[in-house]
Amino acid sequence: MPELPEVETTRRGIAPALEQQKITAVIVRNKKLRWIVPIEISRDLAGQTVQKVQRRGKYLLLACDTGTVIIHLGMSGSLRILSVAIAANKHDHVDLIFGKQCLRFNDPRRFGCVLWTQKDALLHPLLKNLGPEPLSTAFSGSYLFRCANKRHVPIKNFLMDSSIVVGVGNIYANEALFIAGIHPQQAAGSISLAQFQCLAKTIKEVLRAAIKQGGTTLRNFSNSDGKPGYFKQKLNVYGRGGLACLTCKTILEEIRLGQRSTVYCPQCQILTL
DNA sequence: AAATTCTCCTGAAGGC
DNA sequence: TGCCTTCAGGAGAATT
Repeated sequence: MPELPEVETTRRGIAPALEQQKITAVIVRNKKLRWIVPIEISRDLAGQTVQKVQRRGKYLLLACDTGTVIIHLGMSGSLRILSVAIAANKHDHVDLIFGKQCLRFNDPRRFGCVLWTQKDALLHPLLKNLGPEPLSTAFSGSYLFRCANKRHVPIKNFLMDSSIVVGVGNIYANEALFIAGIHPQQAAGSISLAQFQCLAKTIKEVLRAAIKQGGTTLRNFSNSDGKPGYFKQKLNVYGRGGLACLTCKTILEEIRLGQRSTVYCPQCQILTL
C-alpha cells in the first residue's frame, strides 16, 4: 500500500512528464471512487496546463491554471504515464490526456480519489486539518510532546492520526516504534520529551531511507511494468508477528490496534506506567 | 473533546 | 481444481 515514500516517489516520477504540459482531455471510466469524481473535471480541465506536481501528506496535487487536481492513492491506487494508444485495463478509472501521453489512475479497491477544486487546495476540507509534514522542521520531538499532552490514546494510533502528522502509515508506525523502543500501546501523554525526540528522529530516518529506496525503482514505474516504485524495505517488525526479533530473538507479538495489525517486540518495547 | 468503531472495496490467501 | 470465507488496510464519518 502506498505510504508517504511511495507517494513521493510517484510524484517525482510523474512530475517531469506533466509539468508545463497541457491537458487536452479527461476520461472518467468509473467515477465511483472513495468520493465521486466530480463531473466538472472534464469540462474544466481541458486546455489547462499543469503548473506543478506537489504532495501534501499522501495527497498528490496537480496545480493547474485555475485550480488543483487532488489525488489520493488509497490502498491500492497507482499512477502511470502511458501512451494514449495503450488500451485501458481493468480498474483504470481515470485518464488525464496530454496529447499523445496520458496520466492513468488505476485503483482496484477504489479507496483512492480524484478530485478537482478551483479554490485554494490547502483549504480543501480534506487538507485543511492536516498536521505537519514529517520531513519538515515543524515536525519534531517537542512538537509531538506538546500534542500528546494529557492524551491517553496509544502512541501508535497517535502517530497515524493525520491531524498530528501526515504520511505515517501502519507500516512505518510499527517500524519507528520498534526502532525507538516504545511499546505501541503506550499512552501518548506518558511519553517523555527525550523519547519523543528519539521517535521524531527515527520517523524521519525511516521515511528518508524508504524514499531513497523508492527512488531506485523510480525508473520502472512510469513506463513499462506498471509497478509503482515499491521499495523492498527491510522491515524489522511489520509482517513478522510470531517470528524472532532481529535484535534480541524474542518472539514478536501481534495485536490489533484500531483495526490495524500491530507488531512489536515485548522485550525491546516495554510498556511503562 | 477524545477515543473507538464503522465503512468503503477487491485481490490474495487459506480451508475444505 | 474450484468455490467459499477471511483478511488487509487509508482515513473520513459516525458513534460512544
